[in-house]
Formats: sequence, C-alpha cells, structure tokens
Amino acid sequence: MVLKKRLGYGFNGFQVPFIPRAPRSARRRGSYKKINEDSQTCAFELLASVAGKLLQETESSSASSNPSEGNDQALFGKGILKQERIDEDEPLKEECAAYHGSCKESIFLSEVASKDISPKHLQHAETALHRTPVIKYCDFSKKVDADVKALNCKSEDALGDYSSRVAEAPQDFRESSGGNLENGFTGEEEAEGLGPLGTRVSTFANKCSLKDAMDVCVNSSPLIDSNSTTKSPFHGESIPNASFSEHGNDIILGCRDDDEKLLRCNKVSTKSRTFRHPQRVAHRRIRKLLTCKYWKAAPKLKDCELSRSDEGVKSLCHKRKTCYNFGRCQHDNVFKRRKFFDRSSVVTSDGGFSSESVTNSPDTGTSGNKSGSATILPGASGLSASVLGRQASFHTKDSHEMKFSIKSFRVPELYIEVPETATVGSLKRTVVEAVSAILGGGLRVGVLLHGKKVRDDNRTLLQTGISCKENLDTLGFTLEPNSIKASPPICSTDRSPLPSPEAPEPLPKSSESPVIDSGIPYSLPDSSLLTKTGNLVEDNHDSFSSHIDTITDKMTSDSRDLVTVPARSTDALAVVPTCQKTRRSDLAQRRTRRPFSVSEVEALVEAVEELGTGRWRDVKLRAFENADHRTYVDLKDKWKTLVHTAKISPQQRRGQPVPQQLLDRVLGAHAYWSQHHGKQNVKHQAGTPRNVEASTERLGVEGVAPIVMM
DNA sequence: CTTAGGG
DNA sequence: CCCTAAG
Repeated sequence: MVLKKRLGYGFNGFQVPFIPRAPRSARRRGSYKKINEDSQTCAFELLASVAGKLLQETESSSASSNPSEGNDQALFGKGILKQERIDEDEPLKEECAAYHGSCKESIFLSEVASKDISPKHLQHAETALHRTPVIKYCDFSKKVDADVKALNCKSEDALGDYSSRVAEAPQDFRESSGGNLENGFTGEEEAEGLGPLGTRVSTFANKCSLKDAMDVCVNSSPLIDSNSTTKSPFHGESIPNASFSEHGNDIILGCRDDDEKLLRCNKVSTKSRTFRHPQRVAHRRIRKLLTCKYWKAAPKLKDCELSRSDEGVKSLCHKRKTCYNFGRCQHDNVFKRRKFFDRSSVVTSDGGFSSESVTNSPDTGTSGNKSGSATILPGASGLSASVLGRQASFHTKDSHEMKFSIKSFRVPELYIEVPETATVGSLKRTVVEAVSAILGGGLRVGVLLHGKKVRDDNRTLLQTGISCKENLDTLGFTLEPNSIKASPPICSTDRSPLPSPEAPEPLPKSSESPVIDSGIPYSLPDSSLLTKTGNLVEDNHDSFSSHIDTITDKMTSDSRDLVTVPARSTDALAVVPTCQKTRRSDLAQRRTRRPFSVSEVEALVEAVEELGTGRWRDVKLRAFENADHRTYVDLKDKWKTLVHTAKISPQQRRGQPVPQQLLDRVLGAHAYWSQHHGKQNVKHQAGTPRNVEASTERLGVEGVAPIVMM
C-alpha cells in the first residue's frame, strides 16, 4: 500500500475558545457549522486514519523491532519521505536530507552522533526543547531512530543502551531514558543531567528549526519504530506514528511561520498575517471597534460553532475548554467577549484572526476540493486545524494515494489584547506565543469517522470502517492540543519580564488529563508594548487580581480544563492589560443612548398605528428609513417603553416628556393591535387607533377597537 | 435577519 | 439598550 500524502498546512486563524455556554441559537449554529464543516472535513482525519491502518498492517506484517533498519531503508529507498518544504534549508532539513539520502548509519551518525554534546549544546537543546514541544517530539523520534542506527553501527557508549532500549520499546523510552527524555517530551522540566540520549535529543532539537517543527514531526515520526506505539509526543494517546511512513506515505505536515521572530516560540507556527475583516460586520460594529483603545482579536468560537467537525468534535469542544492566558482576567467578559467577537472587525467571521491557510505544497488541495478535507479540532484547547485533502488517485487495490493539506489551523480561545500602538510584528508574536502556549503541550491527533471519534487505535482502518475508496469524506482528523494543566504560577519561578522561551514550565505529562499549557510565559517582545503594558498592569493590578479570583472561581467551576493563569504573572498580565472596566467599555461598549425625540415618537406612533406591532422592520423602513441608528429593535423597544410610559402616571415618567396626545395614541394603538393580532391588516389606514382622543384610559380594546379593518 | 421578550 | 431564544 503506498500512500503518498502531502499536507499543506497553515494556520487559518485562531478561534476563540468557546465558552461553555449554551448555544445562542441552534439554528444559527447549525448554519455556521455547516459552512465550515463542509469545506473542511477530513483531510487530516483521513490521513490519520490511513496512517492508523497502515500501522496496523505494518505491525502485523513487518514486526521488526528495529525500525530504523528495514523500515527506514524502505522509506528512504522509495523516496517516500519527501520534503516538500521549500523554504529555508535549515539544519533540520539537512538532517532530513541526510536521512533520506542514505538512511544508513553513517550519515546519521555523523549527523547525530557526532554532534557535540557539550553542555553548551545541551543548554541550547534544552532551550529548544522547551520552546518547541512538538519539535521535541519530532526530534525525539528521529532521535530514536538515530540512536538506533547508531547502535547498529557502533554502539555509542551510553547512548547505545538508551537507543537500544528505545528501539525496542519506545513506550518505555521515556522511562528508561529517565527524566531527560520526559523532559524533552513535555518540556516541562529542565533538562538537567541529560543522559546521552537526552543530550542528543536536545541537540537534535536544537538543530531543527522551529519552522519545520511540524514537518519534522510528521516526517520523522515514521522513523520511529513502527511497531511500537510511541507515546505521542503530544502527551496524548499514543499514536501510531510508524504507520505514516511505513508505507511510503509521503506525509508532509508542516507549519511554518512567516515571521521568524515567531520562531523563537513554539513550534507550531502560525502564519498569521492579516486580519480578515468579516464582510458582514456592521458599520457600527466596526465603529465600535475602532474606538476601542485596545483591540482584541479573538476568534470567535461559539461553543462549537466553529468547530468544523461534527458532533464528535463538538463534544470534544464542550468537554474541554481552553482558556488562554490572555483571556484570563476577563472572565466576566466571556460573555461580552463573544459579543465583541461578533462585532469585531478584526475577527473573521469564521473565527478570528485568520490567516489564510498557508500552503506550501503546490498541489495542496486548497482549491475547494472538499473531498478529504478534515477538521482538526484541537479538542482541549480548542485549537483546531482544518485540513483540506484530496484524494489523488487510487492505484492498486491496496495502494491509495492521497494528498492532504492542512488548510487551516484554528486556535479557538485566543484572547489577545494588544495596544493599538503595538506593532504588527508584536501582534504576530503575541499570537504565536499564545498559540504556542496552547500547542505547547503537543498535539494529538484524533480520527473522526462520520463525526464520531474513533477511539480504538488498534483497530485497522478496515475494522473501523474507513475505506479509502469509499468514505474518505467521512473521515476527519482532529488535531487536539494536549491540554496542559494549569501550571504553577509562573511568577514563582520566573519573573523575568521577558520570559525567555528557555524558561521551562512544568508540564504535566499525564496524557489523561488534557491540559493547556499555561506555563508558557507570554510576553510581548515589543519593548514598547511591554512598557505600555507594564503600566497597565500596574494600574489595573488591583482590579485585575480581584477579578482574577472571580474568574478563577468561575473557571474552575466551569471547567477544570481551563487553564489557570498565574494571576501574578507579569507576563500574563502583560498580555492582558485591560481589565473589566476598560474592557467593558471597549468591548461591550453600549451604543450611545439616543433618546427619542418627540418627532421620532410621533413618527413611530404613526407607523405603528398603521402597521401595527409585530412588524418592526416595516416600521423601521417606513418611519426610520434613514435613521440608521434606530434599529427595528430599538423601535420595538421604544414602543414598549412608550406603552409603559403611557400607562403610568405622568408623575412617574421621566426624561423628556412625551406629549400626552402621543401617549394616548400609543395606548390606543397598543390596545388595538394587541386586540387584533395585528400584522395582517396592513390595510386599514392610519385612521385606525388613531382617532382616539379619548383614548386616555382606554385600556380596553373597546375604546380603540373602533377602527375596524374591513 | 426578524420577532418577541426579558433584563 | 442589550441579549437571547425562536422563527
């Protein structure tokens, strides 16, 4: 079975986390989802599934404990692993190349083994590791391979042991390798006392450029022992990595940043370049946005609305909520937030910042091809990526060739606040960091079939009901960030204003509990930002902290998955400068109040008399056509208040007095229309309730009723 | 998007 | 005015 897959990828945008709240409108959501769903449904999933299947097959067929050997050979020989990345030729690439070229030990060894394992390197490596969880993982895999190879060639001292072990039992890898490896995976701890293996890994990681993180991951994964289920780097469930490459699939999953600065952060890069303005944003919304002192860009993820996948995914979403650090202090704004998002021009209709998908591969199935599109839903953090895939062709019975491309990546709950003075670059960085934080814990791939998550990793595709020929479209993948548990307050360990990526944060390793990585300190690289934020922080400190508490409480009660951000973290604060008040005014800013003038009231009354209640839109059109600030809802509300006003005693009325005459008419019309289930008789004229001069106390329909229609 | 109502 | 649930 030869699977050739290519993944294009790119971050499409971030999604705002969804708040566990009941969907506003089922209807709406449905439509929303529909849109997304259709377009991106399962490339990734497909891929994953295929991989899984392959894995299965592989396992059964070739059960070589030593993956490096035969497998590699096969892979490379077939040129399966193809690096589509075009960009930079980074070390990583080199490595890959080496790999490809001769998967023989020699090369590998030279690359890996020969590397310096000086403390320096280590440090470097560590840094790298910490920064890039994913990469770590990837590297790790490779590492393993490398190790294995090394072993084969000539065992290298300690390394040999490790590697051998690894080769045999990847699962144990972590354990055997000791903390080091683990560290590498999780990126939690410092890589102290790294063993040889650890060292290497680190080194390797170091070499890899962040940009290629994803690529690396995918490509390298295959290298790992196919038989063993490697604990996914992503903390999560184990993923049959081997499967991917084994069959010669060419899977390229890459994410890259266009912004190099971003690279310093974590791995999964995002490419966010521009903000797409939702076309539908109302003027006023935009207006509001503009007036905001700070703008926030957050994808809006209404619960699962954005999730493009089906129920399965949805459920996922619901289960895990991610609260990004940035959003922390505003929990109260959660609600408002949503609103904001809706209105924000910054947010894309489908989610927020969106950067168009970045696709490297020329033939990415970006072109509307839906067949294999997949949605990657980052379950935990709600990060989701959508993948577009395409089934290229079918060859022999068993070999299927498909192309996949990750069309977009979405990170749902990203709440970022950046001063307008921030630079675009800083914004990007911020976003990247935020995303990185979410992805920091690694990624997990989930396979969805018909919207349902396939949990049994051991079943073959066939068994699962996944057929490349038939229902590829029903296949979906989810990319779920391994949520990272709330980590201890960063502040306790790292106070540096500009947390360097090096600062490792403890990450829970448990694959069970998804956690969001809150540990990564976020900061705004931009000095100006920092400065500004710094001030803000100071200013808002109190409110902030208190607010935090509140938030925390709610959060915890709402979702354990929510990340708890260290309230004190300077870093965190830096990103979330604004607080309640400010935010409120900014985000939820109410429309300015515009009392209805008598003339307006009159016009309204007139219109209602004729049209009746229940036809606010028509009323609007008729009497307030040009008053864009008066929405039909406003009119309706006004009518409501008018009616109320008319019913109460003049003494109780406040505000600009409305001529009693008008109020009388209001009552009359109200009585009339409430009596006749209005709308239908548009015909009868203004005469309707109107002649009610004596309408004053006529609550009864009678007084008004006179106006018979017909 | 509209309506209808509660807040 | 806002927010939402519902057509």
